[in-house]
Amino acid sequence: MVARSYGQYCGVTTAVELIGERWALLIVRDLLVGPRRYTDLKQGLPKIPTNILSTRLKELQEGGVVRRVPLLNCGLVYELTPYGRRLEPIVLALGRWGFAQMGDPGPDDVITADSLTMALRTAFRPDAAADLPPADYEMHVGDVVLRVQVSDELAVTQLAPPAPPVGGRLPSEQPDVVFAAGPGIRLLISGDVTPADAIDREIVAVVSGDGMLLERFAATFHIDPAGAAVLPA
Amino acid sequence: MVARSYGQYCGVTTAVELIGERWALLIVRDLLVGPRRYTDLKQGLPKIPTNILSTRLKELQEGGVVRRVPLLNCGLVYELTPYGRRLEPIVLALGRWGFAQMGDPGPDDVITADSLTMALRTAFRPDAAADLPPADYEMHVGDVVLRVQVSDELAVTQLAPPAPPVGGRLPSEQPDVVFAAGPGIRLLISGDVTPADAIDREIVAVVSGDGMLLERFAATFHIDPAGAAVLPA
DNA sequence: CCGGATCCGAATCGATACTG
DNA sequence: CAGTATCGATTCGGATCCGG
Repeated sequence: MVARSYGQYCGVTTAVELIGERWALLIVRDLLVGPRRYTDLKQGLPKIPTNILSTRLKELQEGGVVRRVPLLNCGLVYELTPYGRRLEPIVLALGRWGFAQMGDPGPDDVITADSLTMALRTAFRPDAAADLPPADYEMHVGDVVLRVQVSDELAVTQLAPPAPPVGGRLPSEQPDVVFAAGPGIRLLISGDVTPADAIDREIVAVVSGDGMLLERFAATFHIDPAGAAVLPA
Repeated sequence: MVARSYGQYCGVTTAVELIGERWALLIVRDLLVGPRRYTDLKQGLPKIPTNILSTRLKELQEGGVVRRVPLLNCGLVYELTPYGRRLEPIVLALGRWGFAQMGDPGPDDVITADSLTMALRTAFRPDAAADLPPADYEMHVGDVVLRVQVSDELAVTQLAPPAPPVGGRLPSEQPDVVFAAGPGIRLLISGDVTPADAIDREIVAVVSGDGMLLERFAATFHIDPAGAAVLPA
């Protein structure tokens, strides 16, 4: 199972032979969030054929990008090797680059927990976060619920969508604000709409907590699409 | 001719739909060196089928990455749009990442002028160059001849391989050193061999000029295979 | 020579079904 | 849960051909 060669002796070519096959970089994207089981990956990439996932994981292992780690009595997970983890800045930069060209979602497009987590990492501005007080958000997008905790660092945790634990949460565990968003949240990230506008236009809806914190959110997570090519009609 | 969708609403996914198809990023790599005609691209990517090159160029145009520019009475060239040019740090980072995994060249692997030029940009260390006196190299690798001029900036020019102009060059046009190298030059870039070793082991051969300048070359062009993939902000 | 378009066999991908 | 097996649909690769 040798990768089809491009016939060139070059670092870029080598890289593309390692992670350039269809679906490979999206597998890497999800593994950058954390180790994942086969089934998790399949769920996070709903349209990937199972045989392709299987093949890619083998190729990525051969390439030294991914490692297969058995768990005690608990199945196994795939995780990035240190070499694979060095792709993080590249994947984030690609996410930033692609963001500028994102239009509206297609009718069948989904937003997954891992892709949204990486999108937040893509948009995170540590310098802005350092100048602002810490904040603790709970973000709902489609079926995905993320707890986004910002201090100097960014910590994103995936929460189970269903009912909160009976008895409610302790105050110290409560996020400062809970909000729900649609795909239009892209416009908040790009700065095309202000948080106030976003609420007016129902791009985001504050479920509970202090809605003013959306200002802080927009300052902390931002991608400037400047320089994006306008597609010819 | 719509790109096969991955079914996700995500920046990384969008990016991969734009430049993730086979050969696409190598076309971008060559266009990062400069505008190229269809025939130049075909020569620089010897193994690309002509129909694939044609298809990719159309897709890259649709994606706003590449632009088709007619020249006055001289055919036409393809060039990156400003948006496409924003891929440069990503392609360089990928080259650095792939470099760490490069083994020996396959029997049919070639080194092209554009890929070598990008490899030099990949390995270029501006901070090291700033601390050293300017240098002017002429580098032969296979059939490729590059003039590599380092001051604060890096300038690489492709030279015609055949006979030098009759009467020789003027002294002011002469490079400080002319050297020939094989694929083993990778070991010089990675620091696995010293310049002196490289000469001893016939990885490089000094054709004319001051061979000691290879020390400066090795200090200016370096990729640490263990180093983090550094993406400039 | 430049800038492709066309045709066709080979390899890959995608969807579904099936298994230890 | 973690994949294999199968098979039609698509794409890729190699070669040829064509108008300027």
